Amino acid sequence: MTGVQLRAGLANADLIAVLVAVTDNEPRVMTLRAGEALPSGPFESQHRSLQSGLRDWIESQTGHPVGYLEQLYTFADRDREAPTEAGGVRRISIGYLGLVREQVTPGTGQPQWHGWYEYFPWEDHRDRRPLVLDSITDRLDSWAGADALRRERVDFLFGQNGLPWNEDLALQRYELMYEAGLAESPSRPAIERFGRPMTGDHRRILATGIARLRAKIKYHPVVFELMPDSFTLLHLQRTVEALSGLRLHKPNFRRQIDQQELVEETGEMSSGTGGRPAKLYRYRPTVLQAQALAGPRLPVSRH
Amino acid sequence: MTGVQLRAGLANADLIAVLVAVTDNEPRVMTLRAGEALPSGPFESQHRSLQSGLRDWIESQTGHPVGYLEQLYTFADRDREAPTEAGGVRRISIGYLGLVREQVTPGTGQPQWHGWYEYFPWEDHRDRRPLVLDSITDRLDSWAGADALRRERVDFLFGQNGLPWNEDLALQRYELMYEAGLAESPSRPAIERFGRPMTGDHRRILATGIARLRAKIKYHPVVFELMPDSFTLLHLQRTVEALSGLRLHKPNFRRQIDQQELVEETGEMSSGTGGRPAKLYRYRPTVLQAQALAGPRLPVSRH
DNA sequence: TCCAGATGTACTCATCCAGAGTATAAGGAG
DNA sequence: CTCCTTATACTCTGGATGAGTACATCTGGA
Repeated sequence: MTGVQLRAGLANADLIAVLVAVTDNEPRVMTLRAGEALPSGPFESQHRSLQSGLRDWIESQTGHPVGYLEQLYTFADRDREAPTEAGGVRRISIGYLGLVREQVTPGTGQPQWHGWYEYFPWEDHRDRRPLVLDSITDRLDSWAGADALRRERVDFLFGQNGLPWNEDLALQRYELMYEAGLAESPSRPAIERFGRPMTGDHRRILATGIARLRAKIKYHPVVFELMPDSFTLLHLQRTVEALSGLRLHKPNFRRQIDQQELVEETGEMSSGTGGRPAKLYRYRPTVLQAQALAGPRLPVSRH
Repeated sequence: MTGVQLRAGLANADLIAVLVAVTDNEPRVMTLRAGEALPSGPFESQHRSLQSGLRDWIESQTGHPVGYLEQLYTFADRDREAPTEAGGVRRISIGYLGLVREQVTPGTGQPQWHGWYEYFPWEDHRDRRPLVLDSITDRLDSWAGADALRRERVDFLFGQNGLPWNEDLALQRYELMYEAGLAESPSRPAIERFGRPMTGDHRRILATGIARLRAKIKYHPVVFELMPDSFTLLHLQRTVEALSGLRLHKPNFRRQIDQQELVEETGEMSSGTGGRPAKLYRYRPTVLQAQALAGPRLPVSRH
């Protein structure tokens, strides 16, 4: 590393996938070992890129094509697994986020889908502010003690003291809880109250995926990768709500959707689930929208 | 991979850093081998995380602390290096983006700083639309031929046919040029016109860093990591302009800065570089802002 | 049959912010 | 003293966003 010299290390490498679907207005992730682990697999394959290899594998597992696949993060800290195996070989995992269409049945094979709020119950604010949050902030407050910096972080991340709840901060919330000893730790009983645990750092990887997806749906039309071919606007809204863990304002949501011209009517109507039948829509992909959309802008001078 | 089984592969791994500084209103990257390569180094170290190991190394190389360090992407395609070494071992590199304070002298040692627009001359739109763009779009148009999809991509990425130039798409532009054979390729002479080449896929990695940084400065106050302790508002603006490759509207830029309350006056004035002396400001970091800022919002229902 | 409840759809209104332009203040150079 | 450059403070306008209201159209049950 000094100077020009390249000295490459050998590493133990694999892929880990956060595979998301939304069924019955509930976001779900594909898991193994009765919900304890995220699917992971070997690094080597005949494919040119990791991405295409992973894509193939997922399709063979779920029977559905992967609509969207994105590299999340590469996890390589020394203490990822509880007992680090001896020797200088570091274990690294490249995490991916994948979106698949809604599944009718969870599949007959090994992989199972679990609602992601089982792992992060405090992240679901659709009905009400979840009750667990009180226990959590209690614990965090005593962890913070007199440390002003810690207090500020807690307030900011968990929407205390008049600060708003920000759904994008899921990862940072989990990391803070981990730091404060509320997540994975030796003392089992108290833990179950704060969401279902997973092996190793899989829960952190899942949190990374959730945070990324929540941020992404705001400026990139990826939600449609989770929708069936035709859907009602409410169905679409419920899906976004499921992912973000928030309730949205219906008229405004509709206005946004149609002024972005992302969907078009199929001409059919839904066979009502209760009230008045709704128009069915389909996604209208465009090259332009597919790549980038809106987002905050710099105050560019035009001329 | 089938079922629960984990099968990990061994891989050849290293780190690659895109280290950015802004000097004299020019964004620069740290390079080795006379500007041909990005600095890269071994994977293994005694540090718990890659991040902290890399941080140490950079500080030893530049003599300055790294203000901001972020994982960029993990590059692992089979054809990264021209002649793939035989055997099943895939070469992977974890790319990082680092920001360091402005350098007075480029350093006496091996590493050199090069303006990043040497590598991407078509990305600098501060003075005028760069002239190279004409040659590029000519070549791309003939590459697209009658293919409507290709045409649309070219128009969108390069701001043709009335579409606006979008500075964030630097990576996608480079990838399109690569796909069309305008970037790295056997035929040297024509290439030099389209920016200085680098070894392997280093130029792509650099493009990734540029694109990420350009996107980031819009919703996260990372520019300040590139600024000296005190600075004028115009200096700050010039730095943002250097990174984004755009000219900004001065009054609006100032308005944005002060309504975000990111800076405070030091009380001193600049010893004028020409016109009226300007107030000096310093960055005012806050926990709140440090973590997340503004950004597009979902139409949340509040009550 | 008709009403209650649920859903779908179309408006209005106020506020805020971003893009754009203009005007004035305060220094240096000739 | 005048011109040039930079700094700083306003104004104006349009569009997007948050919030609320009104009305349409179905199902199911009293």
